[in-house]
Amino acid sequence: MARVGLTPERLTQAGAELADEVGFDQVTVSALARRFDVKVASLYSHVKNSQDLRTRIALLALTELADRAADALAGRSGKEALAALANVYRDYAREHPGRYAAAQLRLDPQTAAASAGVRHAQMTRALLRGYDLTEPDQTHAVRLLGSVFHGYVSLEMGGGFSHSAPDTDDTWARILDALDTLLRNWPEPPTDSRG
Amino acid sequence: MARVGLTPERLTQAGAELADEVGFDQVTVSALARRFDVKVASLYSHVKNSQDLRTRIALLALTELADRAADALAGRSGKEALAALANVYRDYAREHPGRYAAAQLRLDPQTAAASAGVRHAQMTRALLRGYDLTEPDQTHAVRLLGSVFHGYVSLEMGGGFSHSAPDTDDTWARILDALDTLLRNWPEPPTDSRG
DNA sequence: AGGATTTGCCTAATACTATTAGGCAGGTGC
DNA sequence: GCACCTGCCTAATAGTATTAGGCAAATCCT
Repeated sequence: MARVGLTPERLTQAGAELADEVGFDQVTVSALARRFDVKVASLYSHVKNSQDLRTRIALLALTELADRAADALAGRSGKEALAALANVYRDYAREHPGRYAAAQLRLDPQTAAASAGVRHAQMTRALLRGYDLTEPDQTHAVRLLGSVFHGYVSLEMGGGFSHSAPDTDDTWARILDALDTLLRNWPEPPTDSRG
Repeated sequence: MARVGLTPERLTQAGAELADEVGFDQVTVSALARRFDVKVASLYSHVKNSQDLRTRIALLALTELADRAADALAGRSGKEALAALANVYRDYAREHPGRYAAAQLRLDPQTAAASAGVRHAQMTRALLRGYDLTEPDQTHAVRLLGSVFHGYVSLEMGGGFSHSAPDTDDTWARILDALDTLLRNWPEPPTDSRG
């Protein structure tokens, strides 16, 4: 019987491609075995189970995304860096919808801590050094940016903005403008005027 | 054989409860049948299939969410309305994580158009009337708010903010402040200074 | 009330996915 | 050239999804 040369890495890679083609939630051990023209049970020597496979794909996606982000941020600052980072997420999600979905997989704390997820937070913090924020406002801003990037990408890909003008590219550009303005003029907490 | 009195509505309701308990992606026809102490096949007289069941749960969630939002917005405007609407999403997601996940289910265009999803957009627009935005900026702002609300809630629930101080309630409050400021001073598109 | 009809849940059958246990052959090391 | 180990296989079990057809309970009609 021909040995195909399965490895965890090849399975993860192929699983990521499969995810992009049919959706992350359709990534199944069976489908992956079919893709290698191999019996399903054969995969279990290389990945622990279905959950393990999905986790590996998620970690791959997080790493790819972090690599792209690092690349995009190199040599940029301020609004340029903001837009570059934002576009990394948006473009990656468009090119690799299944991987992007995988990156959203909830990881257990230890796996998450060892993942490229931490690089994402670090890079967002690095980007914010171009603005004048100190703790805890910097953390608030990290969370805001994460929310906007993820929320926008996820709604846009889910078709949430589809039916209406104006173009989503316009909106995206204006949102980046708005975020830049906001970060340059980060508001103090208002005193409650109702006193 | 005792007739349990299955209806699409009861199945949908029970499916929503099940989703909140075990997660929307664990909502299965079999689990639902177990919950009614009924054979799996019996459900197929009431819902077309698994996808249909999930869609019904999604529509229920969208409706509940829209009802809460309408209630929260009544009699409020400006920042108070903004915070009220935002908190509806966040609180609903916390109380009903499975339903909230269901509300994110991608619906086909016709179903989406007939769903309570449109009310959400309308209410966000209504809220924005308290700020001074005209088209197309209003649409941009609708999309921004949707992105922030969904993104924040989704990251917070996914544990994305878990490990670190400051408290996520603080961040949430500051983000609402920031959005209010931003909407009251919505920036023009900057002219490209690179000429 | 009692028969006819509809309706609701059931049994049975098929198919796909996930997972484990154990077998055999092909490549590797001496 | 032999032994071993590794990699993919067969076989078996279990859970989920879905369809077809049956029987009894509820409903309707007189």
